[in-house]
Amino acid sequence: MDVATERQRPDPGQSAQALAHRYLVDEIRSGRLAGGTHVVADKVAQTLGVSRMPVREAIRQLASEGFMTIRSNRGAVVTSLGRDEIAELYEMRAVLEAFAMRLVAERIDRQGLDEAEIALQRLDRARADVDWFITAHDQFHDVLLDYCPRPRLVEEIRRIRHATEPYLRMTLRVSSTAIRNTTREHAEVIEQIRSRDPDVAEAGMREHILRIDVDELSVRGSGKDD
Amino acid sequence: MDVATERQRPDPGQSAQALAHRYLVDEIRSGRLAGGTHVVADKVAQTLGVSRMPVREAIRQLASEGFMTIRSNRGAVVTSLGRDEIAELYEMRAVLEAFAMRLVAERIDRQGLDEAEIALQRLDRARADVDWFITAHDQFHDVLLDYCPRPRLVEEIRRIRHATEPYLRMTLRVSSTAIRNTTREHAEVIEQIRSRDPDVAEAGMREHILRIDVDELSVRGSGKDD
DNA sequence: TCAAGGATCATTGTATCCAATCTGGCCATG
DNA sequence: CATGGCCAGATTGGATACAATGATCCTTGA
Repeated sequence: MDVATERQRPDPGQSAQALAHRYLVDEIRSGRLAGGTHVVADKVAQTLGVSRMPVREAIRQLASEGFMTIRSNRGAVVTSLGRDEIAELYEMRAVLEAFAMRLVAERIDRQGLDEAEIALQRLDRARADVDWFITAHDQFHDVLLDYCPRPRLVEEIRRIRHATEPYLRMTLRVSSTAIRNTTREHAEVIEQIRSRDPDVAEAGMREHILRIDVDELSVRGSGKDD
Repeated sequence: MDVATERQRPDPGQSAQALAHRYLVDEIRSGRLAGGTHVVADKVAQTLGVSRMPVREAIRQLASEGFMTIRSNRGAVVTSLGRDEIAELYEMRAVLEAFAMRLVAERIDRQGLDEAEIALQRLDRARADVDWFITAHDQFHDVLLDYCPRPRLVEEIRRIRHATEPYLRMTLRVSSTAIRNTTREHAEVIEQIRSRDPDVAEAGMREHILRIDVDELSVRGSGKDD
């Protein structure tokens, strides 16, 4: 119980498939792997120093998470979302996260509201840098979701948020419209939750998420298929 | 050309992994593979006459779809949901499918409403047999979802419905409470959609799905882990 | 010049093989 | 009699090997 704590394994406590999964999610979310890119399992395998098999499994998992699309016998491509698909994902997130806020409004305490305010300030200060902004924005929503007692619901909301992240990232790089009213809008969300009225909280978050201008998000979303 | 080789046909148009996936989904949804059952990849592989690899991939995919749970180095078990998890899934489906009905109410035409009425009659006639009932019930909801112009949303709703199917099936076998008011409740759903009022349609479907008695559903849901 | 057809190559899908890990039972020891 | 370590079988995770499919490009004939 003293010596065996750390092994000599190349990936401590991390299976090869988990490594590949995290690596690919990271690449896709960050935009380094653009939508439509053909992902060759062997290349990824060599990059990570593992064999093709765990990469294949990771790709399959990514496919059922919506990040990639598998075409039979013709490999996997990074899912490239068109305008309508982005809109649909935002709509789904709006519905789910709004419902989550209904539950949050009933549970959140003083400390939670304070955390949200702090996250809001961080978000305000992060408006200049895209990466920083996205991180802060995720944190803001996550702070509230921490008070939602529905783990699967929260997981699904995060999954959708991550799936749309590359498009948000692209947009923020060329247009700051979306950032302009951010602070006020998120402050409204806090206020609506503070009201403790479930209907207000749900309606508020739904509107907040749907307020996104999808046409801006989808500027480069489609038409770039391999 | 027959007995010597058991694997004669390459399953035209069907990859081994897709075969394994469909097989396992079928086993799980039907309840033949009970929650908590330890699924050994090699056994499944031999049953299907393929190797262990495509089965592994199918299992991995099933895991990210929620049907199975993978424990590192200790294999995969059929996901066994407890009362709270079942309730959460029903809640999520309620929220999503209710929103879908909002869109359906705005789009459905005379023909769609007629189809729903027919499905309702089928549902009524199917109340005696569990399998028949579940099929008819799925069909009823699917008829309405056909008029929802959001493919991913519909897919997610179906996924959740399938994930909870074994528990519904178990319940229906021992208790007919859930079946008793089915016809009236589903008739109400149709009426609410017929009103063409999105708010009414959404609120109606939410209530319809949440009206399920989760405690009945979870009778044998947990505690059976191997 | 250009289109059709086939050879070649890259990549995927599947099978088999090996190492690492877990499980359970057996035996020694206190 | 209880406890703990150790060995054996079973099972998983991963790597390599092989077959099959699709893509590419080059030849060849009009």
